[in-house]
Amino acid sequence: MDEPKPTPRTLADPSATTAAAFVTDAVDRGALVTCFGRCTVEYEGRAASELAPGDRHVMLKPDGTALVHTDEGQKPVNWQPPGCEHDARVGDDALVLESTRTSPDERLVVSVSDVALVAAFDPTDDESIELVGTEADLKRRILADPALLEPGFTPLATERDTPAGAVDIYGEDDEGRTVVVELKRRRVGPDAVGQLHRYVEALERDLHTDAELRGILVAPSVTERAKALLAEEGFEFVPLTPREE
Amino acid sequence: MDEPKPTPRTLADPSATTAAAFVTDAVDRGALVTCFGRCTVEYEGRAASELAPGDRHVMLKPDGTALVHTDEGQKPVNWQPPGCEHDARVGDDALVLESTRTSPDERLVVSVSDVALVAAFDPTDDESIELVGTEADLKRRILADPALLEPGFTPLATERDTPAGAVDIYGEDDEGRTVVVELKRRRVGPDAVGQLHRYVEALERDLHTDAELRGILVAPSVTERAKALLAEEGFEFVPLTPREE
DNA sequence: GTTTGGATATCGGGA
DNA sequence: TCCCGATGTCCAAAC
Repeated sequence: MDEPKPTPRTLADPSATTAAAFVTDAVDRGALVTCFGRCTVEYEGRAASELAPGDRHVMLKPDGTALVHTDEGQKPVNWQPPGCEHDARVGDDALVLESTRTSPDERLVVSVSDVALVAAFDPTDDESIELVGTEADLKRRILADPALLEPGFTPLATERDTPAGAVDIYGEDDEGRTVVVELKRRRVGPDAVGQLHRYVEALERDLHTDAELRGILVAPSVTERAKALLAEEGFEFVPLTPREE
Repeated sequence: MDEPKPTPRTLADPSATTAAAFVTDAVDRGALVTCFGRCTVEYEGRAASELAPGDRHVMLKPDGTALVHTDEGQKPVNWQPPGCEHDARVGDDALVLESTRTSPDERLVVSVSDVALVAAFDPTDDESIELVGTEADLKRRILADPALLEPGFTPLATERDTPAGAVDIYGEDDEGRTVVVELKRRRVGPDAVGQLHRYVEALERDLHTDAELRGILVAPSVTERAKALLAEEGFEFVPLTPREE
């Protein structure tokens, strides 16, 4: 036998009844279901929303995820996170797709008045993605070559805990002064300076030290406002990217 | 004539050559294209990633968005934001879907070795979504009834600009003291306290005032760590949700 | 379970 | 365009 192939099943322009039976069966089988057609969408939960009729693409995943996509944008216009229960039925001459969950109580209802296509797939995907260029990579770069931060820098700990949260890298400069390092994989704004500020303050209290700690922000670049805040707080900036140039 | 219906076209188990021609034509027409099958995915841009063969669902939108979904999770495993150019071709006996953009330079390549189904839709969707329960709703609640914050509170401005960013609500209490209000639509952690801290500091400098400003965080609830930080900084907390209970 | 902070975050508004 | 903060953020790791 050949290597197993995904087995799609599709229905074009089905009636609401036919489509509901098809989707119910597919969801029960643990298939990934897609549906395209004219529909309205209601959501009620952490927030609430309504969407007037339009052509959209609906995806129901076997893990309980529901996604409603329009022809624009990267984010679904409505969705439901993993862990929901999917249900398909006929209501008011339309195919009604409902995904619900508890804690928090949330409900997504898609009412498809004109079903253009429904399709069901049985996907198998055991592979996991390998991603590089993250903040973890930036940390590894510095730990592998601490001089990238500055000559004489010695890392003492990573993820050192403080009352304000964990410090990315904690170490010492060549004169024995304590250094708090905050890492960001991309250009930083004022929020990152606030974060560094919290850590330095917390660590100064934690260490009962009179000596002032050095705070260093490491990122590819920094906005003007963040640069001004850094200067005000007496912090430093070291330009560095997560990946070797 | 009937009201226009979405016009799907599909191909089940096509050859790579047939599928490439189909997708090229559909993309040129401005259609929304989906493809399900066994594929590998490469991404290179802000970060970089590789994904070994598995069954996935690919969506190409007419606005240049590309999404690759597995059977799990709400987020696509790989994607490309709006504004990309889609291209379909045959390479190495596979259907190759490539979405690229510049500034930043990014490239997503999906190589589908077994195409189970390709489908094309011509969606029309002029409707926009109505969402309630946002931070803007929380602001409207307080401005409509300032006593919700505290008796005697008088809002003076919203989005008041400071060197550290815009303050959500800026006002005065019943004793004439300046009040800085930061709003959050949901339970808040330490980051929100840091944000409030930045605004209060910036405004104190901006106003050249000796009097201490009051900082108030408004949210449905607050974490323990954030509560401790609030106390340390001398800030206050007012529990309030974006929607009436 | 909650909390915390990263993310190829995405998205919209404003300058 | 960049900058900035909200998001039904999502998500995983730590606790």
